[in-house]
Amino acid sequence: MIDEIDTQILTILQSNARTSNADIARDVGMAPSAVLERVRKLERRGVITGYEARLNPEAIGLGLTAFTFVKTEEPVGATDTGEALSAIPGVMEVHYAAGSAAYLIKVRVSGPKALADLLKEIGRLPTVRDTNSTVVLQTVKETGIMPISRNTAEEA
Amino acid sequence: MIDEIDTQILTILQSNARTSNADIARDVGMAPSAVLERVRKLERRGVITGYEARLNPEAIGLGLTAFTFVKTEEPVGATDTGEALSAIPGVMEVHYAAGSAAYLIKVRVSGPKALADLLKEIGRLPTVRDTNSTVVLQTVKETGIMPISRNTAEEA
DNA sequence: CCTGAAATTCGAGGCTT
DNA sequence: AAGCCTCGAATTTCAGG
Repeated sequence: MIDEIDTQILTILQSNARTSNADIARDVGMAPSAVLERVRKLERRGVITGYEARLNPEAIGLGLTAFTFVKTEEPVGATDTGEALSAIPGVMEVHYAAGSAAYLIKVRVSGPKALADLLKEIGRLPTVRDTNSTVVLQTVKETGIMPISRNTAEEA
Repeated sequence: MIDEIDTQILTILQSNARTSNADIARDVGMAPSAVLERVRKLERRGVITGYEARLNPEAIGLGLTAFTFVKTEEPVGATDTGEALSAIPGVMEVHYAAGSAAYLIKVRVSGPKALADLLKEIGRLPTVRDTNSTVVLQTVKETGIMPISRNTAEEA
């Protein structure tokens, strides 16, 4: 169960994972150690799965983002292709999609040349039939911060 | 410029944004304060754009992920539709896509009913012509952690 | 969930290049 | 000037109540 205070803590940590316990404690009206205890519990329960520093992709030479549908001919339930795609550097997300028996992947690369190389690499996977890419021209919003609505959350 | 030590620091902070400076210092062979100084500089230069706690979407009642192409009929260069989409709760990413004058958005909702509601809301935007959604059945990989290759990085 | 002690943070100031 | 180090007060975090 996620109560009102957990919700506040999660909201704060989503927008700044390095917020001090003292600051959180002030906002929620508790002692810092109690906040820490709740955070640890949320981690153990798998509600918080990690803390990531978010980087500016362009600053590290990854100026091109693309989404690619990868159509496969593997038996349903097989995950080999998904694992193989996940292992390729620059592949940020791999989702198995309803509908067209395909994976939808999000990739970040340095530019068009690198994207071509990556697509060629994917095309060499034995189970891959073809790919269909959408190149991103401009990213308006990109966040991992999720809206938290208390009532929809898990039961014990 | 991002040197070898910055690369190490960024790699560590990407996989765990709450790693203590003392721990990082041990790994890179420097004093904690020097690590802190480098981190602050990376923040000021915009290489590190933030720190996010990553949550398990299912734990907060967001069990359904989908990607939706939103076809618009707004003039090129306009960003109104993108802003409107960004403001909708559950919309995590909004990218303007090459090719079909469309936005590609990533959404998280509680289930099919919520997705239908969200698509209806999008359909009501005056500039939106139609939408085309791909529902995610299974997510194999989902990370914001980017591979860092020193040589491709920015110059001064 | 709160008190108290050990570890850590992060500023100021000094040293080396 | 730039970068790293040492030191010390404030904070984090762990143990115990």
